[in-house]
Order: sequence, then structure tokens, then C-alpha cells
Amino acid sequence: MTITVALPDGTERSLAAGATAADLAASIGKRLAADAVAAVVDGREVDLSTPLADGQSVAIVTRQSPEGRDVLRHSTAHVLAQAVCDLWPGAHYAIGPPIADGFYYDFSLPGDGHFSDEDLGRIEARMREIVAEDQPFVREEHSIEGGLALFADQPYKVEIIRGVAESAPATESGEVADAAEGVAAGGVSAYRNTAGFVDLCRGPHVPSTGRLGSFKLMRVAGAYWRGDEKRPQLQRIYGTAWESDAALGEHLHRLAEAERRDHRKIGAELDLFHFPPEIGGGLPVFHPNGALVRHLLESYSEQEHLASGYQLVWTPHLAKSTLFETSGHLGWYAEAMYPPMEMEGATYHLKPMNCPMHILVYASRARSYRELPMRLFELGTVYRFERSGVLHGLARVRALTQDDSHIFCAPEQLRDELVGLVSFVLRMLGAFGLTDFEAEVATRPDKFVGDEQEWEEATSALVEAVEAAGMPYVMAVGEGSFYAPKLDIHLRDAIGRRWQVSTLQVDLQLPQRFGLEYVGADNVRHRPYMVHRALFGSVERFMAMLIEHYAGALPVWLAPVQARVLAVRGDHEQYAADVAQRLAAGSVRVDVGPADEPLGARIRRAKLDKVPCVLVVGDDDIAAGTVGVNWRGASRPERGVPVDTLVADLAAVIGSHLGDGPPGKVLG
RNA sequence: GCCGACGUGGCGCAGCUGGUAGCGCAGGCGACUUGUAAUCGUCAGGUCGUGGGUUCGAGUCCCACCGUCGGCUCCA
Repeated sequence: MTITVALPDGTERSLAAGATAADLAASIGKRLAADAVAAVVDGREVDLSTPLADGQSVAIVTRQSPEGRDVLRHSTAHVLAQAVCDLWPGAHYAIGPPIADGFYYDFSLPGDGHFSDEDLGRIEARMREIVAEDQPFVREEHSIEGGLALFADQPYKVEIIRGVAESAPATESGEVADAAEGVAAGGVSAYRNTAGFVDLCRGPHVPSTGRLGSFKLMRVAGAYWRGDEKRPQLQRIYGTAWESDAALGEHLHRLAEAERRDHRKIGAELDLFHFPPEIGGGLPVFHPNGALVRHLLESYSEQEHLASGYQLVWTPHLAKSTLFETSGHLGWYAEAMYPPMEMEGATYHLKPMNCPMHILVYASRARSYRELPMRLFELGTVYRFERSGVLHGLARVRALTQDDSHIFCAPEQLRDELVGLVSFVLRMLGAFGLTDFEAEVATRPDKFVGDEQEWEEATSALVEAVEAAGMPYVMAVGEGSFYAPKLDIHLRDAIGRRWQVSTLQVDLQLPQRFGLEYVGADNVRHRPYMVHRALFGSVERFMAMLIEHYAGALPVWLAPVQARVLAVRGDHEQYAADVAQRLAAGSVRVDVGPADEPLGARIRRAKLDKVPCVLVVGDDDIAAGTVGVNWRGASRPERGVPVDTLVADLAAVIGSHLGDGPPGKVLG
């Protein structure tokens, strides 16, 4: 008696009746059997111990696949919960899912206890004991009532079971599950280890704890039950888990690399900016080098906008509260705005957005359809009272400068305008060496204002724009802001992290709130459409991203110091100054240092300062009118380069916005 | 705002179970005159985040506050 199952590669395999997924893996190969952590049978993830039936299609899930890693992480989370329950009898465990790069588990400890960092070591030690014991994960099926009885002393589990039982009364499908927690309409599933630890769970899990091991507990954190700050705060433990120690090591190495690139650290090292406590949290000051980088970003942005049909405007930083009542900001975001200031009987607020001001520019006189689309642009600094816990260097501040534009257009111009905008975004960001984008179209949220039909139209216009640009995108259902759908553009940096930068929003509300109009060709008044958009997002955040993307080694056109001239000996200093003078005349930002230390030490300092082009001049150069050129990223310096050639190379690389080195000698 | 951790000269750190602060880098000065990632010497610099408390005595212990970091929530 045999059964036949279909494999992903299209072949079939015969097995003895009663064979499990693990048997199948073993029959295919030793390596596969060792790497197997779960299986997919007819599209459903199951344990390896699942018996197979004739005619099923089966795929083995290996530990190094994305799905396999999730299984490992999920199983490791169970072991974490088991260890915590061993060490804190009476602890309640809530949920413990796999996440990107790892897992977490949420607990509440008896007596309102908290985990401290020292506890991680004890917990991890207990986890390693559980792994060493190689306890099997055994699946159990229970009725809803049985599940409630089983977890009678676990209030969070009871809440999960009740929640599903109530919201999805016994239907045929049984597929309505709660957050992968093992509750379906018909019953609950759980996994038990020999030690008596049992957890509500959909599975699948690895066959036994011995399959785990390449994990590390990372940190403790507070986390609200069900993500709701009105509910109790639980104690969360984060961990990371991988298929091998090597993969774990690589992950830890990536974390170290991210730390090395931290813009807050580099910002201090390169003397770019800091956050004086005397000024207040989230309020940066830019030092000369940082302000120079800002200036370069901003002036480039203004120049590109002017060349692309935008008009510059300038608006003040505060306004009467009545303006923000009209715009609706006080209604929706009052708690995130700075509190009111009373002056001469009126109430003023710092502006949290530029749009109301730009609208007043539009509304300053009657507008004709001939003026549309009207694109107003401002590097506008806005103030938002971000909660203290969310501040994060330049990436999240309380005073930020948006490269903000508001475009007023006729409804029939919207599509073309959006398509043009997306290509403008790509061109602008491309100038910074950024090319790896992904868009997200955020649709109507539960809480919204306006007409559903208009929401649909605006949303589809955004989708058309992103499709026309050929940019990959995903839909973010319900993630739009209350007044508008939006198109967010994310990019991936040099180490694969996602940053949200540009955002385009089709505003359905403000033109109406402010009663905006234009006179059409038909001599009738119409309401314009309005698009909000920022390309950098905020100048501060964009700088943070650039610094981390480039690990401080900004592209030559953005480097505060583009070239440094070093004299080999004191009596070469005059020639060094002459060379610097010639570079400066060619609009290169150059400095020159004294020969007060061995050359190697001065080279090292220039490299640490991330100077893209280090120039060394000595006897040979004075004789020949040349320089020694040490480009950042080059494997070796080049001797005897004529100064004119160098000036031309620098001008070319600066003009091209390339990263390191002159065109034709691409370095990195 | 909530949970946890951390605050020692500009930066990075040491300072054990309490006995009146130390190192490296950076900085000043002097010497060295250097051909591609750290020359040597010397000097100066800290009321140990702030305010209370315990103690004969607090950088070390306790409390409060401020700030930073990691998360949660939030992000127009």
C-alpha cells in the first residue's frame, strides 16, 4: 500500500501509507531532512510530523528559506515563553510572533514585575537548557471550551480565544484565525513540550527544541497589549534567530554596521550638527560643515524647482489659530502642535504645516484656469510637538524643514500632474545617487472626511502615476491620512534599510475648506484640486538618510571639504597653497594643512574627515607642476597628475554628482 | 507620554562589595621636516547630568527631576 505525492519541481514520489512530511524529506535526501523545519501541504503550512495522503502536493520548508526562518523564530519564541514561565512562575504570556530578523514575546509578570537587562542572560541560559533537552513540540487540537479550560489561568490567551469565538461564530471555513495564534472558528490548536509548557498556536513548529540554537535575546521593551496605549503595557523581549550560527553572526555584523553608520555618531565626528540641551530636545543646531551640506541640498532643490515650473514663495512660522481652525489642523492634530501663544488678544500657533499659508497665496486674488497648474514651492520650516520618546537624531525632530510644494490644478490636469511629479521625484533623488525605490499607495482610512467617490478617483490617479513611472508599488490599505490618499516613496539605502522620503497627497478637503476657486474657460467658477508633495520629506531627515547611506562619505558635490592639499615638507607649503588657490578658482572647496606631522598621520586624518580628494605635493611636483592624487575609494594614489587635469577631473565629478573619483576612473 | 537601560574632562571609556577621580583620542606648547591611514615629549582640562537623602565619609547606596539610548504608541 503506497501513496503518491507531487513535489514542487513537478515530479511525483511514492511513499508508504502513513508516511509523514518528515519521511518524505528523508526519502529525498539527508541534507534536506536535516534542513527541514516544516512542510507545505496543498498550500497549508504544517508540521513535519503530519501524515501525508495520496494525491497531495507537498513542499518541504527548509530552515534557511524565509518561511523556514519564520518557523525557527516562532519556535524560538515558544522556548522563550517557556523559559520565562520557568523563571517567573505565574507569568502570563500574550503573543510571540516571528518578525523581520527575529521574534518577540510579550509577558506580564506576577506582581507587576519588569524585566531588566540582566534578566536576559538568565532567560537565555534557561532557553539553552530547553534546547539541549531536545523537547518535542506536540500539536494538540481542542474545542473552544477545551481551549478556554486549558488556558484558564492565562488571561491573554483567554481573551484571544474569546475574541475569535465571538467574532466568528462556528462557520464551515474555520479559517478565520487570530493573528496566527491558533484559534479558528471551530476550535483551537496548541503546542505542548514535555516539560508541561503549552502555548496556543497555529504552528507549524520545528519537531523539537533541539533544532533551535542560533538565537540571541536582544533587548527588553514595553509594549501595549494589542498595540493599544489605553490597554495594559506588557513586557516584551526581542530576540533574533537564524538557521545557523554563521547567519546569526552575519546579522549581528549588519547591526554593528548600522551602528557604525548612525548619523548621530557621524554627525558628531564630522562636526555637522548637535542638539544642545539648552535649546531643547529635537531641536538641532547645524555647525558650519552641516549647514554647508544643508545649503547645498537646499539650493540644489530650489534650482531644480525653478527649472521645473515651480514658483518660490515664503511664509512666516506662526499664524493665528483661526487659520489652523479653518485648515482643520487644530481639530485633528492639536495635541501634536505647540500650545497657543496669546498676543494682543489673538491666539497664535507655530505652523505645523505650510499648506494653509500656501493656500492664502493662491487665494490672494482671483485665479484663471490659464494660471493652472500653479506650483508653489517653499523650504518651509514647521514645528511639531513630537512626543519625547519618538525623537531620533535628525530623523525625527521638532523643527523640520519641508521641501514643500502645493500644486493647484484643474481636475482634468491631475493625472498628468501626478505623472510629471513622480518623474521629477526620481530625477531629484537620482542626483543623490539614490536609485532603489518602492512606492506605497495609502488608501482611505476608517476615519476620513469627504466623498468616497472622490477618494476613489484620487487614489486611482496616484496608482496611474506610479504605474506610468514604472516604479514598483504596494497598496497600503487604510493607511492614508484622514483628508487624502497618498503616494509615499521609500528608498533602500546601501545596507538595505527602507527610508520613507517623498510623499504625494491629493487633497480633497483644503480647497473646499478655504473656498478656493478659479475661473474656467467657460467663465464659470470651479474648485481646483490640490496636491501636497515633499521630495526630501524633510531636509533634516534626508540628511540623516544620506549620512547613513554614505556612512558619512558624502558624494563629492556634497562634501563640505572636497579636496585637501598636504605638503610633504614645510618648504613645500607655498606650492601647496598655490595648488589650493588654483582649485578654489575652479570652485572646489579646498583646504590646506601645515606639515606639522608625518604625512601618514595627515593622510589618515583627511581620510577620517571623509575628504574625497587628498592631494600630496613634494619636490617632484614642484619640479613638474603636478600633484599626487589620493581619491577616496581608490586602491592606490596616483602620482604626477598635472594640476589642470586635476581641476578638470574635480569639476567633472562635482558636476556629475558622482560618488567618488573622476568619471572614467569610477571608484565607488 | 509609557517600559527598560544609561548619564564620569570636547569624544570614547576605567573606577571591585562606599574611603576625597584615572586612561586613550582630541586640544595648547616644544622638538621632529616627513611621498600616501597614528613621530616623540610636555602641559592643561572634570563641583562624576541636576536637586535632595542615608553615612564619619557618596562617582559608587536611596528618592525625585532632566537628558540620552532601545522599544511601544504616534508621525498631518
